[in-house]
Amino acid sequence: MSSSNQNVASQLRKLIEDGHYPQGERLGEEAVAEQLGISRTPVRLAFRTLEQEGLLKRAGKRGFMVREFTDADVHCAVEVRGVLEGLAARRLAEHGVSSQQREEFEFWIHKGREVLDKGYLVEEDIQSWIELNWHFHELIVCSAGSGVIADAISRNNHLPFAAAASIVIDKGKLSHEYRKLQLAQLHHELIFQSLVNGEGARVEMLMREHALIGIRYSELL
Amino acid sequence: MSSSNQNVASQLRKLIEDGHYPQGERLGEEAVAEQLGISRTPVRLAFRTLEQEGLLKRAGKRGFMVREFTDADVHCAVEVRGVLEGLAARRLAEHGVSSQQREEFEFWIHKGREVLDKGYLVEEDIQSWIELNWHFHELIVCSAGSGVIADAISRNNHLPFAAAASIVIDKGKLSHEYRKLQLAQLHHELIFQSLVNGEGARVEMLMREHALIGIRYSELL
DNA sequence: TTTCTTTCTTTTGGATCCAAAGTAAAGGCT
DNA sequence: AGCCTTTACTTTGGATCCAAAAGAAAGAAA
Repeated sequence: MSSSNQNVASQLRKLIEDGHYPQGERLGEEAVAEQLGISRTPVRLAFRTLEQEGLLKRAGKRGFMVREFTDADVHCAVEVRGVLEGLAARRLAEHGVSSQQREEFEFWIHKGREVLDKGYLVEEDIQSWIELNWHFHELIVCSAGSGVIADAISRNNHLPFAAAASIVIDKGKLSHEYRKLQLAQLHHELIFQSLVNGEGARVEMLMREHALIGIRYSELL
Repeated sequence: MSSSNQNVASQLRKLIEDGHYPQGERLGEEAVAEQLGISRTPVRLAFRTLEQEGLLKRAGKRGFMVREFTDADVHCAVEVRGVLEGLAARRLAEHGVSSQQREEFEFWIHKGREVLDKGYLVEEDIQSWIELNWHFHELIVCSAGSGVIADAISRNNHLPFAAAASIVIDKGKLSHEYRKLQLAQLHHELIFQSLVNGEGARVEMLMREHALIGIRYSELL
């Protein structure tokens, strides 16, 4: 069971997200090390990384505990992503979209149409959407002209419920999710329009609203 | 020379900010450990922390290097703080300001008036302003009802040029800086007004503009 | 002379050990 | 019996050691 340093952080992240360690539980270095079959050293390194990511927090004088998240935290994390992606989009609009970026946008928008054009969703579509959605957002963030915004978003996305991929929740009610993705696709296309038109204020507002799909639209669609 | 784990990160942060290690320079664990008079272990831990903070980045397959920042990075870091503090302020406005928070705001605004009322700046005023300014911003961020926003801002503030404290730059031209702080004070008071009036949109806009004082107002004031 | 390969050096990752700090527990005192 | 003190145990922080990987340098072949 080889585990390079970053891999340990990933494993721990997954264990926490999967609820293997309940929120608020205290994590001992020794215990975690034993569970992963490694020594304490890489665990200690991973703890520092996870602490910065906000998944762990210091438990008093000694050790770490799994951070507890309130509903307000979830809402805020989504809003944080909204304002940051909004900032990235506005900068891109103000700076201008290159022809290559334009093509990439069109490619991922086309992919989105492909998923939705048949009028309903199947299981595989969810993974397709997650991927194209990720690429679309990544394209905006990476085109903002500075890694600082990308970093801030990336750090925020370490909170599992904050990432853009968390749009699709309920795999049971696919017909219900279809309308959600339909709206998300509409957002994508509006955002693309605004970007190429250089409408900074509008694209920022659209991005911010787009981020809220996961938490404020569920009961309405 | 005792150096607890977090202290090592602080020391390294300071060394980097002071330009002791030039941007782009590769940092060896052994070398840094020797300079700080400690062993490699705490240095390795600190590197992971600094990496997450964005001050270090991985140098290829092996080791870390001091991250290089462009002008765009500086600008973005300030804008990131602006949108995040703006989000925090809007949430506070929408949620309502408690009477205790109101008193604290009034206290720090009063402190600001004290600094500026005599009509000019002296050396000591700078430190006073940095402190009251910090408290004012901290009050907004911590009142947003979720640690997630505070964390995001805190992480961004690890970039030295991004922190709100970086408003005062030139200690030589104090008369020049006076007008800047005068405007900042005006912002603070407008922000306070909007907050207590529940004007979410306005206070968000004000906070965002307020963040830009450090980079967009210098040549105009 | 250039390039590919092999060897050697440097540096990092992981494991283990020791000391120090924290916490829990036991015992003594009021 | 309750509380304080002292003791024992647990857990973390730092140092050192070893192995593996990356990089550099040297040597051989074309």
